[in-house]
Amino acid sequence: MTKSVFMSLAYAIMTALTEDELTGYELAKRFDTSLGFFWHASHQQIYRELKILSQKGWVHSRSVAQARRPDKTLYELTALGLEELHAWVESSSKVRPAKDELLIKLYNLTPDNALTLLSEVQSRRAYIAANLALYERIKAKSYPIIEALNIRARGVALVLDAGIRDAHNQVLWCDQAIEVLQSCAGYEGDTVRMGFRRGGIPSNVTE
Amino acid sequence: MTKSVFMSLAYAIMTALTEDELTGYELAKRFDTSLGFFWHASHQQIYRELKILSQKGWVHSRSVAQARRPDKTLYELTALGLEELHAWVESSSKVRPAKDELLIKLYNLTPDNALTLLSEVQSRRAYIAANLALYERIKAKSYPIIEALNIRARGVALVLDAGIRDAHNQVLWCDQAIEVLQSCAGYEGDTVRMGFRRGGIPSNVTE
DNA sequence: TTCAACTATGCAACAAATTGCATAATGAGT
DNA sequence: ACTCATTATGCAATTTGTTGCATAGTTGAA
Repeated sequence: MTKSVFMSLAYAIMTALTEDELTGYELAKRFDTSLGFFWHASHQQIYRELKILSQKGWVHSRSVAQARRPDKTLYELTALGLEELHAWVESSSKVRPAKDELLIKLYNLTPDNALTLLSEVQSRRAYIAANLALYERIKAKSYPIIEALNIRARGVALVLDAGIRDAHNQVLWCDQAIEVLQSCAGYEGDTVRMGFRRGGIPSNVTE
Repeated sequence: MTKSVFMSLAYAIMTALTEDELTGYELAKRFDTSLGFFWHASHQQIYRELKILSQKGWVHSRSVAQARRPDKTLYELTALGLEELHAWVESSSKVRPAKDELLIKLYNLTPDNALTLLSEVQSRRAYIAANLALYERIKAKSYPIIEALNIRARGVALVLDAGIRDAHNQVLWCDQAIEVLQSCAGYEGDTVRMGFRRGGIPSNVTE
């Protein structure tokens, strides 16, 4: 019973199952939309995890025959699973700093790659802006004013707000980055071309 | 040569090595501070990756004997490694949505756990606020005005700004969440206690 | 009618990340 | 004298995440 306390995917799945009895496929779709905006998982990950959760008795599966289609398997949360979920919710969380390739790439900004990075940032902006619009549509539709919601829905609304704020913020950052990169791209200037070592955030600034 | 294109850690390490010749240990520390604010990695990950990078000839190591301490191994980027790094910077990046346990936990908000979640959010706030203060100190010290910097430093400044914006934003969200959670905690109200199924962000809102 | 997209599930291999453990020395503080 | 933090490196086991592949039926559009 190593109880790694970590397997957040398991709990994300169980969270989705508190709302509905779902198939692996439907879960995978949900992880591509709603929940998945904040926690992505592929269908293989989900099927594997469901099998493990079944073995633990945290979810229960039943097979449903379908008219001229392969059977589908519906999963529902068990009482034990719900207990585990509740316990996990009360446990303390780790912060995993977001990992973003693009930021590392920006560390390596030079006049040569400024244009490439510019278009990267531009498509990032478009992607995030589309997400933002979607979140806001969902909010307007289902969570317009937080005070009017029941407790559980308030939690979801807070999550959604986190997404909205973050997307909004990222769009603003992209705009700033675009400006800076444009200025770099047009730059034929007298910057040291190869010999500028030692940039980077100084590691000694800790106090 | 599957060239998975993905191994971002390798490139993060090489990025750090463009600035200095470093030991694995120093790299690990750097991944705990500067670069690591945006891309965390443990020392084991780093040592393993360095070995791989050595085998590929992307970094070169030399052993340095120390007075009555175990030898240390310094790593520097090779010309080949630098080339690879440049090529990677020009390649297109994936967005991995940040995974945050706390958000999943909030999906499961109930009157019972509101107080626990409240204190989780409060410590999150403290943690982020401390980061924010640190970023701002670094910015004030080394990157006060972006236009005055050389190209490469502008890239780093953009990364730093992303961190600052994000931290700032998260602090604001925490404040909002704290308010909401406080209102939920005091809530003895008439919310349905067990039977409220079907909350969640609707998965069908896609268009 | 053929082709693409969607529903529905799953194996196998691989890559990346985490956790725990282990070693070995130094220097500073109590 | 003892403990604790720091420097410095690394193995092994496990968990997580990704990629590619395979199967098999349905629906709608060109």
